[in-house]
Amino acid sequence: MPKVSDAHRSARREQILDAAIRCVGREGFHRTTMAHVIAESGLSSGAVYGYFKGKEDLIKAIAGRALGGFAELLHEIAIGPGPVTPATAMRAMVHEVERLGVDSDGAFPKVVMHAWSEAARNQEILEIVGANVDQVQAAWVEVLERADADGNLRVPGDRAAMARVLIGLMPGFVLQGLLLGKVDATTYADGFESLTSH
Amino acid sequence: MPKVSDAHRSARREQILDAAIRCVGREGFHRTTMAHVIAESGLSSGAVYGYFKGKEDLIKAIAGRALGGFAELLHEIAIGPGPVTPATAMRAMVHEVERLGVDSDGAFPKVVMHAWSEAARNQEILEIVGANVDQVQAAWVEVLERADADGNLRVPGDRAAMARVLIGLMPGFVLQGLLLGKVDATTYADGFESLTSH
Amino acid sequence: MPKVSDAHRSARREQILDAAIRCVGREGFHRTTMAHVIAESGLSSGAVYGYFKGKEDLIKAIAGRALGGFAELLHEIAIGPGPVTPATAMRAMVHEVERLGVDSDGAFPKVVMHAWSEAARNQEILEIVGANVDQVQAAWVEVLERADADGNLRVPGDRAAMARVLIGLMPGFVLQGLLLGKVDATTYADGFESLTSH
Amino acid sequence: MPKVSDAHRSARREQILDAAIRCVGREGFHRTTMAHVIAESGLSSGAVYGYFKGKEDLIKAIAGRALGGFAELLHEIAIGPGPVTPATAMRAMVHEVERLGVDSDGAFPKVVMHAWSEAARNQEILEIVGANVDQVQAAWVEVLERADADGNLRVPGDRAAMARVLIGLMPGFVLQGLLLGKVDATTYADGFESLTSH
DNA sequence: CATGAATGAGTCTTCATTCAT
DNA sequence: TATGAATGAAGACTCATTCAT
Repeated sequence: MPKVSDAHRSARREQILDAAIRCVGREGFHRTTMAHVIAESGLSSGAVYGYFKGKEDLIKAIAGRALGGFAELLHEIAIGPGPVTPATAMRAMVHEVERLGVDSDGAFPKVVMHAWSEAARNQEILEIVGANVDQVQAAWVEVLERADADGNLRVPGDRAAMARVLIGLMPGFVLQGLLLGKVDATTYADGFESLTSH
Repeated sequence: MPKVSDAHRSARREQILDAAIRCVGREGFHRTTMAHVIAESGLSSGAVYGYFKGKEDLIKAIAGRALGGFAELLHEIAIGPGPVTPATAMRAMVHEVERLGVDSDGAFPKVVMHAWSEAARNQEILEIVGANVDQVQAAWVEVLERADADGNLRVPGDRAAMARVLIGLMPGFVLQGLLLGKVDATTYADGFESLTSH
Repeated sequence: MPKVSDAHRSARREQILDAAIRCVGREGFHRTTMAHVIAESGLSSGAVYGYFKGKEDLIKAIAGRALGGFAELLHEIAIGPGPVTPATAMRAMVHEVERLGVDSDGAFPKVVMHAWSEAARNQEILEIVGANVDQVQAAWVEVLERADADGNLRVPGDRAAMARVLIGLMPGFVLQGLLLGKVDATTYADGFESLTSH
Repeated sequence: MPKVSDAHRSARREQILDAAIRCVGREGFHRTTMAHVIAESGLSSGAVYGYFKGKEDLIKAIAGRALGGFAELLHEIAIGPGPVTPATAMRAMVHEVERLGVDSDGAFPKVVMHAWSEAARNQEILEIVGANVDQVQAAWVEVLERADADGNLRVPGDRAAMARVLIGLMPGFVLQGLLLGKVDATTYADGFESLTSH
């Protein structure tokens, strides 16, 4: 089947990536074998290696995909309609993350957690995670400035530092809410609102 | 009545566990091989297997040890001297965590992150992490009640939910601060104080 | 009657064979992959398989081509002008072989050596090499008879056995001279002349 | 089975090496799989990898072992009893090589040929082969000087260059005699004697 | 008890060849 | 005919665990 379109190549890549994400959601990066991904994707080993140079390459692609969601999500909130406060943004965020988790049958938050963990020992993943955190921070700064413009952020303080803390709530939510089932989006958002209420 | 004293057994276990934590800090649970741990501990494989049933058992012990630090730390803050507010407690926490990271040559936060990640695919680690999160939450509730008693928490809201959010800040700090080097304890604490200032 | 002319087919075969020889010169028969040959030839895999039944077939063609050079070379010397002695013939031979090596960017002697080695485990290559050695022997006998006729071979002895020894010098020259760089054509020829001088 | 003696380790290494040589004699370096060597040695894969770092390491050891024979052999001839001439030395050499081939069930000459071929694409083998050729050349120079001392080498000429040619006869004998069965030791020695007779 | 050599199932990856387009 | 994506059977190597000494 030669001379396939770019769309076909792209679809195949997604097919493999989706399969790999399901596998990693179940078993983590290291316990996911290429054989698992191959079986889950429905392709042959040769085919998978035609789209990804190796397991390392696949892992990087998975990490990029899983983390990409956060920054996008937050940016949409930042430029969205209605009055914005840190609390409303956080509420929207955790609900979106919760939805992503449900939609992916629980794979999404697990893959994200694995990516963060992998960053602790893999330089290339570290860079992907670091770049992502910077993007999310920038998006949070946008949100804070928008809140300020809406007249909803009368507290002083360095917006960048505040953004760091706001980013920091996401790992905690993913851990408690999505992995451990100890908290849901509404409770988390309520708790945040209480803490930051004036 | 074993031939060697309990103290001796216990010291050996610690020796192995320390070695294993250094290894896991470098390579994560899955890339750490028993051979690494054996070499790092200076013992023989037979000896290590005499103290831990297998790798799984060792991993559980490492996770328990690494996570134990958090609850202990927070509890001490909760019952400590001086006026307590969420912000002062958080400040003390992140500084203590930062110190733990430095003291362990960076291993501590990495091992913690690996434990959280492992919880996503390993039921037994999930239980350890879950129990730990519950303990930390209880400690945060203690802190909140202490703050209330000190007259420093005039906001209403469910203390348990607030505690969930406060726990949630730790994974974010570990990720950004200790793994990525994107924030330090003081900045993080300042950001938190700004967000929660009245 | 094929759709493309025989000349075209033949040119394509040569194109592939040349590419394959460059590859084998670099990596040997077994480390040369069909993908290497395909890339080096500038054709598609389907095309290459249209001209050669498979790798085995290609290897046989390469071996035949590389070894063919020797017999041709020696025959030309045997029927050439001027007085012929074993020493002059040998001198001409090693110089010609040296030139072939340089012209092929070093590929020729390496491919020859790989063919000899392959003969040790591949019956079909063994037959090709055996036939080639017989041809070269015959050519050396021609040379010896010519030398005798020229009055330059006053030693007695079985010409066939002498030819076997003379053939035997070629592998040694290829090994030392062209692969290892330990001897050049002139030195080798001088050494031979010294050994056989009367 | 811990704490084994050096002799045991050494014996195990030889056991593996012997097995590997038989395999390489049959299939060459590249078609010999580690599984073949493992099966032939009667050990487990883990055991084999405990004695050799990998296939590359094993190949180097095989090459060293197979080639080592030549230099030793020739040196013994050089310092041996009785009158020495290039022809007697050559006769002794080819007979010894023939015997080695028979004793190893034909593996020895094949392995040697594979080592020479491998030198064309493998830098490390090239160095082993190069060092070996230098040793053999030195031994041939010894032989020539001994012959001179015995009054059996009245021809002038650079001894080193002559030695290069004499080394050069070995690859040819191995190829024709042992691989192709086209010549035996006596015929080859006779041919050499005729060529160099005065 | 301690040792560390040995085991062997399990991983990642390659590559000759085919065949739908 | 020509193309090159897809196949899948090997192959090299690792590593948790055991057990003879």
